[in-house]
Amino acid sequence: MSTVSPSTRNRGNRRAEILEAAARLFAARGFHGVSIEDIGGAVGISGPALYRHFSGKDALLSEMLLDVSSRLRESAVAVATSSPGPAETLDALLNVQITFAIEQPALITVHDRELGNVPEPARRQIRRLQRLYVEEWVTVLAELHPACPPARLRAATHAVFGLLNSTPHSAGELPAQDMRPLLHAMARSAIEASVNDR
Amino acid sequence: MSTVSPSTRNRGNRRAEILEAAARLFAARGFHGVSIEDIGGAVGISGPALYRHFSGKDALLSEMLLDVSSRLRESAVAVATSSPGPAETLDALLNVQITFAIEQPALITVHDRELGNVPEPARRQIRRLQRLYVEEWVTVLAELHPACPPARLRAATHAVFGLLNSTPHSAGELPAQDMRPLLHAMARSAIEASVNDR
DNA sequence: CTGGGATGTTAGTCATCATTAACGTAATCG
DNA sequence: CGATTACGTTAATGATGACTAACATCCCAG
Repeated sequence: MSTVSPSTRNRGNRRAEILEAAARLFAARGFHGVSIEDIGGAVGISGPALYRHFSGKDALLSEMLLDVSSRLRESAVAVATSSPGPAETLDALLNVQITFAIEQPALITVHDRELGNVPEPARRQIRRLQRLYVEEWVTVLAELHPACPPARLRAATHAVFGLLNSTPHSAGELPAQDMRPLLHAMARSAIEASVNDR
Repeated sequence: MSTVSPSTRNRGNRRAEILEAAARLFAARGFHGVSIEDIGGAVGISGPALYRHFSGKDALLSEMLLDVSSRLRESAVAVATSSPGPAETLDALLNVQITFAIEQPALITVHDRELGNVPEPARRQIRRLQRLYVEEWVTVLAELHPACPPARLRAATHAVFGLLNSTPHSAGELPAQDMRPLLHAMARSAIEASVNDR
């Protein structure tokens, strides 16, 4: 048996562990509904120990949202540049968002609820990344439907995000393996409808 | 006896005014991110004066959510019993939810975020009303698509709510007059897709 | 060894906040 | 009139919570 003390086991991934626990708690009770004690307790340390890893509660949230929006945006860019055409890009974008929504429901929830609690230096950057992510979608949709006004495409994109991000609400209704194609089909169909009958 | 005195009328107005302001604030900053002072300030009275109208912050939230979920549920029942057939009922249900989402974005937002902050007596009742509302949708969908398993219909219903409730996020993108048919078309199309290709 | 960095701990500190107390004031009603 | 009622106000009060201080412990490099 290998000697595994708590400190040794946790050394590398403490920050990640904290971020994950905090995401779960923030998603469930909201940023202000969660105390530093709560977050510490969720990872087996207590309260002020968090300040060894983050400069404060705000910084924790900032880092969490910056990370999410960066990852989403990067995935979108990667997918857009490596796809043969707009139809395939849209398909891949749907998969990116669906994967994220199913695998990280807490992060997705926090991501679209708690921006208002991020203090100003980071807030602007997160907003920028979110906007770039949306524009990635709008660009692809505009290629597929050049006649549709961009404002409409933007509204449709937000509506699709709402649809896909509803996963946390209907958790347990359906196994993830059924949820994935369901969401894909619904979103694709909704997008097509957004462009027609106008 | 049954006469409505001016004081009674005023009291009602004040209460409604407070509920509306509180909904706006809760939607923007979250239940715990809003103080009693904030709510009072928003209606021109200050802090503790709220206790002349509500027994506490929790009670205020409880009443707000009970009211919303009752109204949604009642509208759904009214629509379902007065429609000639399931297709028309679905159409009317879509209109109910869209109207609500567009006209009361703050209430809709609070309604699907803050249930966790409602204390237990009221919580159960709100959950019950929400469930009944969902079942109203699922029943209609089941009539239209008897072959589709109810769990799938329920998941699709939640996804459609997510789509329709995204309005607060994309506020300003599109005038309400364009938003309404857009949401209707997207939702209807998403529902049809949820039932096919299975 | 040994001294320092990384990581915890427990006990303050200082704000903020929900709630209550104690106290006006104006209208209503008997 | 006189008192109750409705509705506000400004000061406590008591909790809670973010953050800091002071103090261990463990591991590892010099």
